[in-house]
Amino acid sequence: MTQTLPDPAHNHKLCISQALTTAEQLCGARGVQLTPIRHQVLELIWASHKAVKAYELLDLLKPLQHAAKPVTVYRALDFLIEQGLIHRVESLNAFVGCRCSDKQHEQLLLICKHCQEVEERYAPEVMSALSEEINKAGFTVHSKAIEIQGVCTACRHLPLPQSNGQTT
Amino acid sequence: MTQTLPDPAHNHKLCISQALTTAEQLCGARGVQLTPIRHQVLELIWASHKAVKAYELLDLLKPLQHAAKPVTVYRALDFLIEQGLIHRVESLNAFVGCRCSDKQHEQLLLICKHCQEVEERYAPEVMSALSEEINKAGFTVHSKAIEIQGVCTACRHLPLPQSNGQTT
DNA sequence: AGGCAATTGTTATAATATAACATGCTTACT
DNA sequence: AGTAAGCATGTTATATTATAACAATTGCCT
Ligand SMILES: [Zn+2]
Ligand SMILES: [Zn+2]
Ligand SMILES: [Zn+2]
Ligand SMILES: [Zn+2]
Repeated sequence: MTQTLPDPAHNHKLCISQALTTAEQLCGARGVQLTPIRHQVLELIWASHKAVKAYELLDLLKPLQHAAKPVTVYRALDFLIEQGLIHRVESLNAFVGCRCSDKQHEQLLLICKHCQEVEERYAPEVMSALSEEINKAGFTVHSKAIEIQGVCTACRHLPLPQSNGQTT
Repeated sequence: MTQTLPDPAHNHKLCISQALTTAEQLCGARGVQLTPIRHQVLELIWASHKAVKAYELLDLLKPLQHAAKPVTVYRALDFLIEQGLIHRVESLNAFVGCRCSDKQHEQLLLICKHCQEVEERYAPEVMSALSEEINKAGFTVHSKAIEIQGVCTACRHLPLPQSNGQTT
């Protein structure tokens, strides 16, 4: 039930095939169309566990869809987000595959500044504390985004890529 | 110690003067310059508890600083963020005054889709659960952003502003 | 005076995202 | 068949958000 880390040595082809199969099944069950463009964009996002930018996706999509324009990608992204198949990473203006499309979306994202990989964690304790706090405030939730920037275990001992070394 | 809601009837001039005084003191103590431009941008952000966009700030700043350009605003924003005097609201590409510049930055933001006001809450239970989860993941934190989108108490009984399904 | 750091000015452009309208394609009903 | 409606996509243009690169200014230290 607990999410596993995207171990560098894991079988990522399995991640991809699982994600695509789940997406096809969910869309079928919901009566929405996972069209070729949408399927391709989802597959491109799942090429890795890194967050991907819309215009990077556009460049990758162009060879497959000659007519692809920015709006082509954004429409596919909108669809995939609506269907819960990907997450938008607000703090990066980027997108990442969702590992729990068929379960709850808890959206606790650990974002590595070094390798750009994003780990989505199922964190019921955090979420219940959060829900309680939100209730205390009398606030009605539409969506939650919890994004933690930092360095993952795999990159812990590596120097940061050249940035201004700011930390909070 | 608990944050208070930005009650619609509160004395907002007091919010502003407290924020500016705190900012001046902190910058003085840290030996950094709260220059006129930076001070003005901070004051413009504190005009309300709503999240403000950079180009809105630019329009507001221009009458005060004839030479103001986008980069003028972004530089001031960068400074204010570094000093912890404002928060960037990632999910809106906007900015809001920080109510706890001199204390811990816990950055749990409740963002009302109706009135755009942002409430910053001090939520130690959430934060400790979150820290524990992050430790479990072996992740090294640089910064956290917890952004909840929804509807605040004040707006609870009002219809949402025209989002899409406007049929009247 | 000369040098350095910090701030601001200036011009240009990059990066991200959406508006508006046209076209095609399937489905469902007449 | 005709045709209206819904949806996906194509096409063109533009809006919005953010940064790069370099010059000028200011205040301070030696
Ligand atoms: Zn994988
Ligand atoms: Zn990493
Ligand atoms: Zn106030
Ligand atoms: Zn509200």
